[in-house]
Order: sequence, then C-alpha cells, then structure tokens
Amino acid sequence: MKENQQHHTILDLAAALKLSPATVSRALNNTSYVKKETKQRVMEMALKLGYRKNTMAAGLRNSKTNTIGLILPKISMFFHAEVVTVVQNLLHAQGYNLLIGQSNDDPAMEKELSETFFSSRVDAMIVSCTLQTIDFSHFDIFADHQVPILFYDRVPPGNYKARVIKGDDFQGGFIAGQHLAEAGCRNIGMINGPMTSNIYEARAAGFMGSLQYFNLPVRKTLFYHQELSTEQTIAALKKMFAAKNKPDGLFVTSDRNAVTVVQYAKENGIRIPEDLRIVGYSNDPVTAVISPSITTIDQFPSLFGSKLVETLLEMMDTIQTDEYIPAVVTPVKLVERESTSILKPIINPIKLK
Amino acid sequence: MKENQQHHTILDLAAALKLSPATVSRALNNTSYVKKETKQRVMEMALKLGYRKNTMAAGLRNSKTNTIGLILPKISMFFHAEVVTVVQNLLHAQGYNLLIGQSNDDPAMEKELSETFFSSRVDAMIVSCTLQTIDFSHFDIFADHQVPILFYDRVPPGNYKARVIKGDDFQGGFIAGQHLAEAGCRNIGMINGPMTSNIYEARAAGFMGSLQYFNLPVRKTLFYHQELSTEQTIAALKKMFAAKNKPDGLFVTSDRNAVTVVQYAKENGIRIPEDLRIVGYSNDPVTAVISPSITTIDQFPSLFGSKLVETLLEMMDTIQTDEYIPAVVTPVKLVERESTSILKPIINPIKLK
DNA sequence: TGGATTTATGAAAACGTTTTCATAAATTCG
DNA sequence: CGAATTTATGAAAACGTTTTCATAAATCCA
Repeated sequence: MKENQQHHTILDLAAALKLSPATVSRALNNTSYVKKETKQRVMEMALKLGYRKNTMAAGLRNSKTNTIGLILPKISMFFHAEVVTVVQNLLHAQGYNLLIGQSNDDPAMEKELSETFFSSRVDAMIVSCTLQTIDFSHFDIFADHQVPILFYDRVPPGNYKARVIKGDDFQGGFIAGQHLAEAGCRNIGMINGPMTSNIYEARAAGFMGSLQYFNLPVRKTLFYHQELSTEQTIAALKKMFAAKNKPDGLFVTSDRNAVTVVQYAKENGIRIPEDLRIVGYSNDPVTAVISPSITTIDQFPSLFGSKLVETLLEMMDTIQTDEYIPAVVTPVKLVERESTSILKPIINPIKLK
Repeated sequence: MKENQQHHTILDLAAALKLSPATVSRALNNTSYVKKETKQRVMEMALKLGYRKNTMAAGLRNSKTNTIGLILPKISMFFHAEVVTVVQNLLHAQGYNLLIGQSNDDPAMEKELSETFFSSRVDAMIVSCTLQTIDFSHFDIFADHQVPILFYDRVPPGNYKARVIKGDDFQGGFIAGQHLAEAGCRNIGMINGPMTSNIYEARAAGFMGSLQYFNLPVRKTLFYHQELSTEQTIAALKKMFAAKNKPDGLFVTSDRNAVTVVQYAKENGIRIPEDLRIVGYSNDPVTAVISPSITTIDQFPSLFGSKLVETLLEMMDTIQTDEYIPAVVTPVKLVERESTSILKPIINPIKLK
C-alpha cells in the first residue's frame, strides 16, 4: 500500500501510459480535447500511482496559487474567529486555500505580513487593520499588481482607494445611545477604543449624535477614547465614579471591556441596571452568560464572512478598475439583555420620533 | 511611486545591473561568494524596482514552500484559537506561513483538506482530528513522503505511528474526580464527549479511576458519553434529575457545556455549589465570568502551541526515522472557582493519601 | 615568483506544470 | 467523394528560481 517514494509527476503518468505530458495534463484538467477512453486511463493511473498535482509548478506556470491571504489583528477575538471560520469554509468550497497572519495589532508586523503574502503570490487579500495603522501604503503593492484586496471591519479611511466591507458602526453607536436614552439614563458616558480606528470613530460619532438627537448632554468627563485594556477601563471607571457627576449609562464599545465594567460594578456595589446601564459591542457569547447579561450590538459576523467571500470572488473575476466603489455596509442589531432592562419607572420620558 | 506593472524578476535585476541571474540570486540569498559591493548594488536595485521573490518558483526549485498546514476542527473554539494564535506567531518568526483548514468535525472534510494541503506541498503538518475520525489512513501520504506530521490534542490511537502532543487528559480527569470527592460529593456523574476520541476516553478513565481510588461509586445512570451539544446536555440533565439518585457533583468535559449545566441549574432551582458541584474543562474565559464561576481544568493552550512549534521545527531538520517516539504530554491544572467551593461541612470526610 | 587556494561570476540545466503551435486522424456535410 | 471541420495528440517553450559546473581573477604563502 505504501508508496514511500518520491512524488509522482505528470511525466511518470505519461511514461506509464505512453502518452505525452500534454495529454495527461489535459485529461487531468478537463481542458481541450481528450478521448474519453484516454481520460479514463489517465485517471485510473493517477489513482493507482497516487499522483497529486504539484500546485507550485502549476502556480508558477499559471501565476495563480489558489491561495488567499488574510491579515487580522488577532484570531482569538470572537468576532474575528467567527469571520475566519466562515471565510475559510466558503473559500475551501471554491477551491481556495487560506493563509492567515496575525498582526497582533502591531503595524510593523502588519507590514511584514503584507510583504510575505505578496511574495507568496496570493491571488487576493482580505485585511482587517491594526488599530494603530495610519499609514496604509504597505498595502499598495497589491493594488499596484492587480491583486484584489478587500478590507473589512477596521478599514482605511475614505481617501485611501480600496474596496471595503464594514459594519454599520455609526448606526451601532446611534442605537446604543437611543437605547440608553429610552431606558431613562441621563448621565451617559462612553468607554471607547482609540479614535485612530474607523470603527471607534464611527461608533463615537453615532453615539454622540444620538445623545444630541435626544437632547441629552455629552459630558466630556464621561467620555474615554483609549486603549481597550482591562487596566485602562478600570482606570476610567475609577475616575468617573470618583467625580460628582457619576454615569447612569455607559456604552462600552467592546464586549470584553463591558464585562470588566460589570465586574467592577459588582465589586463596588454599583447595581446594574438600577444604578448603571451598560451596552457593549459585538455580541460575544460571554455577554449572554454573565450575570447580569449584557445588552450589546450584534455585528452578524457570519454575514460579514459571506459578504467578504462573495465580494472577493467577484473582484477576482473582474478586471480591477480605478473607479470608486462605495463601501459595503453590513447591518447591526441591538440585543437587549439584563444590563439595560427597565426596572425603574422613567421619571422624565423622552419624546421619541 | 507606483510601479503598477508586472512583477519584476531576478532577470530584470540581472539585466539592470549587467549581472547574471545566478549572481543576483546568490546576492539575494547570501549563498556562496558574492563581492560585497555587488551585493550592495543588487540590494539597492531590488529595493528600487520593488523586487519580491516569487516563492512559487523558489519553492518549485527547492521543493520547499515554507508553508505549514494546520487542520483543526473549528478555529472559533477557545482552546484551538489560542493554540493557533501562538503557533502562527512562532512560525512567522521562523519564516513560515500557516495554511489553516477547518474540518468542522467532519472526517470527509478532514480527508479533503489533507489532500489539498499535500498538493500544496506544505513542508509539514499539524493536525487536531475530528471527534469521529477512526480511520487515519488519509494522513499516511505525509509520512509516506517524508513530510513531518504532528498531531495534537485529538490524536490517533497508539497503534497509529505518529508524533503526538497531547494534554494529560487522564490526569485532568483524575484531579476533577479528586476535587469533587474532596468537596464532599457522593453522587458523582459525568457529561462527556464521545468515547471515539482519545481525549474523552482518557478523561473518563482518569475520572472513573479517581472515583474508585476514593471509594466512591461509579453509577452508570450518571454517566453520559455523547455529542457535546446543548440539546444533548440538557437531555442528559433532565434524565439525571428525573431519577431518584440525583447527582451532587458533575464533571462536564467541555466548558461550553458546563455553562449549559449552570444555566439549567439556575432555571431549575438547583443551587450551585450547595446542591450540585461542577467541574468543566479547558478554562474558557467564560467560566471565570459566569456566575457562579466554574471550576475547570486549564490545558495551557499557549504552552501547547509553543511545544508544537518547537517539536515541528525539530522534526523538520531531522531525517524521519521509523523509530517510535513517545507522545509529549503537557500538564493540566485545576482552577478552583465558585462552582465547587466548599460551603457546607463535609459529613463524611474521605481519607486522602 | 609561482603554484595553490580562495573569491567572484556566468552558462545552463532543472524543478513540474500548462499552453501554443503543429499535425494527424476522424467526422461532417454539400 | 472530397473539402472543411472537429477531435485527438505530441513537441517544445515558458513560468522564475536555484544550483552545478566551469572558469577567471584575486589572494595567499613558502
């Protein structure tokens, strides 16, 4: 049974069948004319010898690798893990391999991975940027060489010409604000990621817009735009709750940190939702499980994934033009849970349209 | 700035510098003798023209792709996401790319991915099997062609000759049993995955061994070995709590399902830990966050990842021999949380060694 | 100084596939 | 029936590297 030898090549098949390599190749790939019987013989021999196409040789000849590169900040983040899962499954169904690289939120690493993947001659790229990426020029090589590149979630700003799929972060921010407003919060704050990233910028814009729309004040002392680490989050909470104007509603733009807020509240006798209402972002399963469970914004990661693959495949069999193609925006949805449930009567109901 | 053209090749460099492609290659790769000044000129021109090595051509020539294939059941599972994160980072540091495929716990898909990765001429393979894989012959191609293959976590049985890194599942099971015993449980049960997989088989063996060691009964009606879905878990719980001999301690060999148990208990007025103590498996962050938090077995996924890479690199620069190399076993550790805290006095203390 | 060694470069083959260009055989059909 | 078309196959080149085999120049050292 064991072959335990070198790899068999198309020449081995050709020799064994007294055919030319050209015919064998045609039989294997169903291209051009090959006699039915010949094809049959080739297939059988291929099976018998355990022939497997050398994709490198084929790739070199065709300048096509059937490989897609994917760069993301960290694969273990819930949202990204879900997206990758779907993307990999769909691409596999189309005969593509997926090469994955993690930037660990380090722009230098991101650049390095770009170079490597370009060298590997990936057929296309999918990228979710670092939070700190402000110079996107290391992605230029791809567009310059007609390699389709598609950004998602954390994407370059509008002045960088690129195809983009992003969540409706503005809307996500807006409905978070609306929900807190409707729940009766009046001292509303925000713990947000760094404004260098489009997602946090948009969420903040939507959120503040919402507060203004509902005639609620945007108090500077309750707004933090910073690294989303546990330490920073706790530091922000300490400051907020040390001041006299304590928040009664918080929009925390990452679920992991919303969890931190819940834990901090428990430890400090702050009741949720009575004293403090919380809205997170991403619908990480942990928000459903923690007690109290956390209201959050679902980003539909698997929809994200399927849109990505759909768009990428379309890009790959279209000639890349210079024309501007607007970003695809995927929907968001508020998932209501205990952290914002309306337990107390609203004293001062807001007029909602 | 924009090149916007074809890819530059080594021949372009050679022509531009009036050198032979051979010299350019040598300069680029630091192989053999090249005048210092020449190397300098090559490097500069490479930079100027934006030359990037075509790894397919190089791979074809060297039969080395610098790519490692990784097959796992599902990337979004906590343990695997952590392992992948570490593996990808370490491999990248060594100049390797990582090709990822998800079997979705489907043996047919696993087989398909094996074929694809083999065709892609990966330099080595890392695999965590499907729970249902009983025939491992689709992995034979790799060993037969001297491609190092390393299994982890869900691995083939001992009669399949392969390098293996696995967690100490027996020990994990044992300390879970010991912990429940020491906490005073007397009616101890288990919700386990299918016994087709080595990990669940070993956890069960360790667990049952532990109960016997502590002179506790192993009641068949409290042991379930089945698919680890929410539905199945709830079904098992219903049966257990409908019977007269209700469990006061449960070892649930997956954290996700331990969470299900906690939720079921809450909904059905079963107090944790007073009425029911629970030990999970994997130290998924969710176990720390849920209330009550869940005692669980940590598998040290990042240690797993680094052992994997270390072993794989060693395998890659050693000629593969037929000699048997025993499995590397990584440690486990019990993480004690609220779901097993000792609130009630132990009536009937066990004699522990 | 002159033979041996080291350093530096080039020509050409090779990796395994696909495809273009030919050409021959079989089939169509006016 | 014979010309046109379709079907079937092969020879050879090409994809972009790396490496072996040469050979020439520079350096060593006795």
